[in-house]
Amino acid sequence: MRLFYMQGGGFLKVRSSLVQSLLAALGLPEDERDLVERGLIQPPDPEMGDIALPCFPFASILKTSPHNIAKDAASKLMQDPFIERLNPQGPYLNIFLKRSKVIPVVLMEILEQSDSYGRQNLGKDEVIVIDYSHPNIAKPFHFGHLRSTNIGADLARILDYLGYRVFRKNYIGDWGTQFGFVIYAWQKYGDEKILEERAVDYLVELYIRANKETESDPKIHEEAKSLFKRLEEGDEKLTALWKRFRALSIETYEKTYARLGVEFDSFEGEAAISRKVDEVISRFQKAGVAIESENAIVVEVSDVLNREIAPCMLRKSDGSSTYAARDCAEAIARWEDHKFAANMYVCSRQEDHFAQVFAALKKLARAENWEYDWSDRCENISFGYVRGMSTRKGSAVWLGEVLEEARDRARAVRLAKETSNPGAFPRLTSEQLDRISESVGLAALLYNDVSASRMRDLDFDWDTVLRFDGNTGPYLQYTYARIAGVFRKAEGGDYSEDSDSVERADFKLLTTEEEWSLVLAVREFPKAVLQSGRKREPHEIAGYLQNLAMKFNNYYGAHRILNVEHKSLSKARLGLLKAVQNILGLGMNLLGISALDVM
RNA sequence: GCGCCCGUAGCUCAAUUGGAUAGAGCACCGGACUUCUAAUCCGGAUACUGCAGGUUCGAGUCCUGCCGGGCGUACCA
Repeated sequence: MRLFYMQGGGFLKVRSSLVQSLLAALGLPEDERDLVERGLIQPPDPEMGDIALPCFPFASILKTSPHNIAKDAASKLMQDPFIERLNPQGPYLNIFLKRSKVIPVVLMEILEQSDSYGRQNLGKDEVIVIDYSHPNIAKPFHFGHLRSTNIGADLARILDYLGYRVFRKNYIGDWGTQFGFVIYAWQKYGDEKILEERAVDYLVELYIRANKETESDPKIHEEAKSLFKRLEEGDEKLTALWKRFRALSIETYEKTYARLGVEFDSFEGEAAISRKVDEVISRFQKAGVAIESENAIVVEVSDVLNREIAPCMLRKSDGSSTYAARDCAEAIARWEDHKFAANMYVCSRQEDHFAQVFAALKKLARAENWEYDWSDRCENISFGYVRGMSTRKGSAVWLGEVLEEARDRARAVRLAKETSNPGAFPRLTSEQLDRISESVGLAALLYNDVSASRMRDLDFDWDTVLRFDGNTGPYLQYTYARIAGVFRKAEGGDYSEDSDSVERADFKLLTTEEEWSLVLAVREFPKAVLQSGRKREPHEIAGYLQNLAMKFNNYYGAHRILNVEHKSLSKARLGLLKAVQNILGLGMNLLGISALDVM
């Protein structure tokens, strides 16, 4: 953790200098570095200072009052090159930074490091396995699945940025009784032509149809179960059918993923692991962890979890294995393959299930006396429920549908703006309009998912999900495109030279409050990424970017960039814009939102 | 019954993990485009942070008990 602050660069020059000076001024040993580092906050009012250190935590160490600590440290702190003035207020040590010194240093860091600004080595190249999206073949890929897919993809990118080697796993639901239903309906109604045309959508229909029939004829349930059993036993014809269904489904999913900009390293799902399940179950039994109960094989976990909870069932009374057993086997395989620093399941509403699985593994670890109990590294990244989309009532909104609607609305908005405000927007070819509409619509959707912290429930509502102004993805895109527009103008005008050599600008010329506030904001980016990764919370980045974009638009409205009194001032402002644009682009990229030069 | 999550402005959400005067966006009202993209900006009103206790220098945040909502509760995955 300390490593990344020390590795030069980063937020880094200013911050590490400051922390060093503070340690000395407070008379604290190097060990307390983290306490100081993490204690730094932004004062509620910029009038108070640029950075503040509440001194309460040091009172017990230094054996004097926070008030005295702040006052005392203030008198010893002047020698830091980045400090302008100190303003101790009671227990708070408020610091005003020397803007003329800080601004060039911060902006140069960003411009030099560009694409890698904020990249950190928190992970030290350790592996994180992250399991997300995991659609259930034969069940519809509806809007609700977007959350797991999106949150998982975001976290994967964020953790990668923090220096982990991320293994993206799409543990698809390609095994289980639902296949019995699909096969049953296929044998009864299957139509080759429709299958080729509509692929997975058709399989879903078959599944729903078989399910409906079960309501009036319970025998179908038995039929489906026995079909699945035959599949499990390796029936050749059924296996061939299953392989085909699976391949078709993955093909369809991959199209959707490509559209969303989401990637995976593996699509191996439940079917792949099911071969190892029996072995794992007997391992649980041999270790004395799993017991027989009501003809089933279960692991009692209420003792580990210290609460009343159903046991983790590994085998049902009819002899077939459960998905909990598959998850146990899968986790074991993941550890053997990756020796992960974390094994994450981005999955909603299954807290009990994962608690059971992790606890069962913990019991196995104890019984078998593992050298390292990695069950502690398994995490369920849960998230809120998307309301208003129950599959059973048939009111599910399919993801594809939402994507189309998003694109169409984005296009309509753009066209309306053009007519109400002619000349204000760049002309677009129809290809550009298509591409941009797709991208803006997607940005609205993806951003909506992370616009609140992940545990919050969301109501599905077209007008909420597809908003384009205010706290939205398109707002970020718009801000980025505005900056790109300025650079286009600069290159076309008297600034062609200046716009590609902004790093040689004289940043001391940036003296307005808005510029200072922007510099303070861009500097917080690495911290936001770090927090976001630690909390497994993409929303953290969304909130940060929103704030940055708001500060920029405020600046943009208050000051001109080009054609100001002195050309050198324009050049310095272009440098600031480049830095802001760079950060916006990096952050949007982490959220899977494309940065557009024109919109 | 038990477990997990959520409760903050009319609505949707923040609040640097226990820090100073609880902030944004939508909606509403009033302003700003012959010069860098008005999907924008500026100004205005709106809060007993569900309720009651407790912990301490300090609580929206932590602990306890209620109230309201969501989800789950061994043979569906």
